[in-house]
Formats: sequence, structure tokens, C-alpha cells
Amino acid sequence: MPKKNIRNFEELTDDWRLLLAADIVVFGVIKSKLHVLLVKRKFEPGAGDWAIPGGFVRADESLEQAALRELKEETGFQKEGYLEQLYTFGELKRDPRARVVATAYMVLVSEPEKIKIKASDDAAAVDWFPINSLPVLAFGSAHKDILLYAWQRLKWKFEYTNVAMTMLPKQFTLSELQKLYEAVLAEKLDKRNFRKKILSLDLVEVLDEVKKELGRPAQLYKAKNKELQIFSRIV
Amino acid sequence: MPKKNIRNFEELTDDWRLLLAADIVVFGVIKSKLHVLLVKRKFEPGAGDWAIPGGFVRADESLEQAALRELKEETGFQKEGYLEQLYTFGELKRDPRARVVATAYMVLVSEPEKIKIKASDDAAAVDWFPINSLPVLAFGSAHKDILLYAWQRLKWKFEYTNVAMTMLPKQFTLSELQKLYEAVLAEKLDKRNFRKKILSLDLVEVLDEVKKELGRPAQLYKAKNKELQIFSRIV
DNA sequence: CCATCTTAGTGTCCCATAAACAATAAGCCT
DNA sequence: AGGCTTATTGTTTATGGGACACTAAGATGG
Repeated sequence: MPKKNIRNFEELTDDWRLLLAADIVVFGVIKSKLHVLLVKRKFEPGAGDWAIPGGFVRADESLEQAALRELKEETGFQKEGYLEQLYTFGELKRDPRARVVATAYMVLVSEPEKIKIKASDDAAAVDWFPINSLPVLAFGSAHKDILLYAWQRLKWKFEYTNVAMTMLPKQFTLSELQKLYEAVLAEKLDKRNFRKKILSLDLVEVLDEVKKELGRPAQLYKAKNKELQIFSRIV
Repeated sequence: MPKKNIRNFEELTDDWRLLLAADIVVFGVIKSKLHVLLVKRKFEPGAGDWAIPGGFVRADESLEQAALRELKEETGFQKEGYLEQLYTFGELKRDPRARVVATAYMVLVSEPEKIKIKASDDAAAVDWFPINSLPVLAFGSAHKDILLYAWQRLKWKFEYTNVAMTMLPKQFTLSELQKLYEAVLAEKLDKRNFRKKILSLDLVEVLDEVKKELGRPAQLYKAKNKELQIFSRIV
């Protein structure tokens, strides 16, 4: 029977000893498909399987710092864009080595193809995977559950906030914005209703440049406000 | 400089040693006002101040188990009703004794006046406080921030889900349901629109009993579905 | 230069739901 | 019977979401 409580910190024993991990789900859109960044584990448990980047939180850093440090260490990329805490998974037996509790974060990046990623010493590889064709993941269903939870949250954020602005380059066309929404929500949207809504919410600002590609040139816009705003409903 | 990573669990040193706490915000409505359950701390830090019930998670129990165990130990009441994880607060220097990370939970109870609460050995007192007239709280602004965060979340849940059903007795009148909404949202609602909405969402079932008090007797209802359902908007 | 291809851009109608708003009903008490 | 208290019920208006198809601008190639 463990001690009833901890009044003096020196009483701390193995009864309360656990590790806290920070896992980071990184979302980016590549070729109009939503992707997540995964690392191939080099060591046990789960060596050879793909996993969400993450690692243990040190006693002298905040949870967010730990999440971003691990991301940098494992994938070589510096945070840019949006960071949000998702959920803390605290069931027993997530890691056979010890009691581990994991707090999951979500990071959104724009133009993932331009980000240089490279596997660290601890990872055998780093790569982007389409959210709907994931490889075999380590840690049983735990990491897959986290990914699907994160995707759910991301969909919600797209429907009710302007968070999409953090996944776009400085300049973009309304068609690009719509393709981003369609990639995240995994559904087609009506072009006219979409543009009407975006413009009426005053999310974007017209630039005096156009983007010329195949077809009629498209008006370029920039985000009017990158701070998170919550709306009643967007799409 | 700490070690770069933990490959063998035996390498665990003080660099990764921290305590995980579970704090539980308990909401109940008393006399048509939203209240929270607090404990008066008997020991340092914050002895004499009021605080959210909570304590450290043991290595052999899940986060939820820890939250409910601490609630039981500190206030003497067994969980009943709704439990939801809120957020994990991981900044440094929350507790002067050691590095502490805290995961906050929210519990909703019906008929709080009927619940017997009693201070444990570790607490000097336990009591309910109206959410908008809180006492001086321990841990700087940390616990107050958690309470306000929890209240925000609760409001959202009331607007978009049927979670209110978990805060009602088995039988209730529509006026009682409306008073519950008004207590949580801290605003007056239109009686006709409210009843129309509740009935159209099929949240309740008519009983063949009425409640007689002062005035015209009121139809009694029961919840049709206590499982959490999400709607586009309720009130 | 004209036809064709490709993507950008635009407006209307209908329906469902939100919001505002007041009179009647049922029981109790004196 | 009249007055008090709380319960119950419907209509109108305004707003926003959802469905829907044609025109515009530039590029290319015959």
C-alpha cells in the first residue's frame, strides 16, 4: 500500500514515479491531400514501425517547449505555424518500459514541401504520409487513435475558426484556400457559397497581384488576421 | 547538460523526474446558481487558502482513476455523473516543491445539496462556492484560471450538447431544465424558444406525472438519452 | 485570328431555423 | 368568485445556409 499522500517532497517514492511524454502531430497539405509527419523508430519498443514524433518531457522545460524540442530533434524542423494541445492520454501500459503518460500536440504548417526534414540519430527515417493511407504504426492502436483524434479536432477548427490561415503561404488565391479546406475536411465544397462566406467573414484582403497559371489568372489575397478567431460556422 | 535521450529506462535521472497531478473541477447548481466544490488546504503550499481538489497520480493508476480517487479522498464523495478531461497545464513553477504538471478534469453532478461532503485528514474544510463569488484561491492565479477555463468549456457543452441531462434528477420539469441552463450560461433565456428547441431535439420524454408546487402544476419529463450527443446549436 | 481548353469569378431562389413577442391555462388560497 | 403564481402554447419576421449554371480571362494550337 502506497503512502497516503505526499506532504514532504522527499517522501516521493516509486509509487508516484512516471514519465511524461509529448507527442506532436504535424499536419500539412501536399498535392491537395492532408498529410502527417511520422518518424520511423530505430529502437524498441516498436523499432521499424512508424510513430508520431515525440519524447519525454524534462523537469526543467514546459510541455510546449518539450514538444517543440522533440520535434526539432527527431525531424530537424523548427516550429513555424500553429501549435495546440490536444489531449493527455493517461491509460496504463502504453509503454512496456515504464509508466508513461502522453500529452499530444498538433502543429499546422504551410508549404510542407519546402520544409527540410531529416532523420535524427534516434530515428531511422522521417516522412510525410497521407492521413487516409497511414503505414503500420507503433504502440498498438494508440498512435493511430491520436492521429484520428487530431484530425477530428482539425476538422472542427476549420469549420469554426480561421485557423486555415496558418496553413497558407503569405499570398494565396481563393481556389487554393478552398482546396485546403477540401483536403482537410475530405469533402467537396460549393465554390460560390465558399467564396461568399470567406469574403463576408472578412478573413482575407485583396492584393493588387494576380497569379498566372493555366486558365484565367486568379486574384491573390493575404490573410487579414492570423490570430485565432472563432465563428459560428464557416463551411 | 542532460542526456540526449532515454534508451534504457534505467538511465532515468532527475532530469526527467516530475510529478503529475490530477485536479477536479466539480460543478453543481444550488438554488439556481452554478457552484464549484473547493477544499481548504491544511498544508503548505497555500495552507489556509481554498483550492481545486486534486492530488498526485500514482504510477499504477490511470489519470481518471487518480482524479476520482483524489476527489473521494479529499471531499468524501463518490463520482456520479459526467467526467471530462479539460487541459494539461505544464508550465514551470506551479508548485515550489517540485516540478508538477497538472491535468484538469471536470465533473458534473446533479442535486449537489444531497451529496454528503466531508473534509479528509488533508483538508481543513470542503464547501461549495458560487462560480461568480469565489474565495481567495491557492497557487496564485493558476487555480482561478482553471476554474474559468472549465466554466467556458461547460458553457460550450451546454450550447452544443445534451450534457445538461447529466445535471438533472431522474425526473424534472422543463422550467427546471431552463433554470439549469440559465444558471450555467448566466443569462436569461426565452421560455417559448427554449421549450420549442428542447422538444424538437427530442432530448426528453414525457412522463405521466406532474409536479405540484405553487402555481400551475408542471409536466414531468425524463432524459431520453444520457449519452453525449453533439448538436449544431441548442440555445 | 479563331476555336478550344482551362481555371476564375459571379447572383438568385428557396427553405430552415433563430429571434422577438403576449395571451391563456391550471391549480391554490382567501 | 377573484386574485395569485407558475405552466403552457403560436405567429411573424429576419437571417443565413444550401442548391444551382453561366460568363470571363488568359493560353495554346491549328
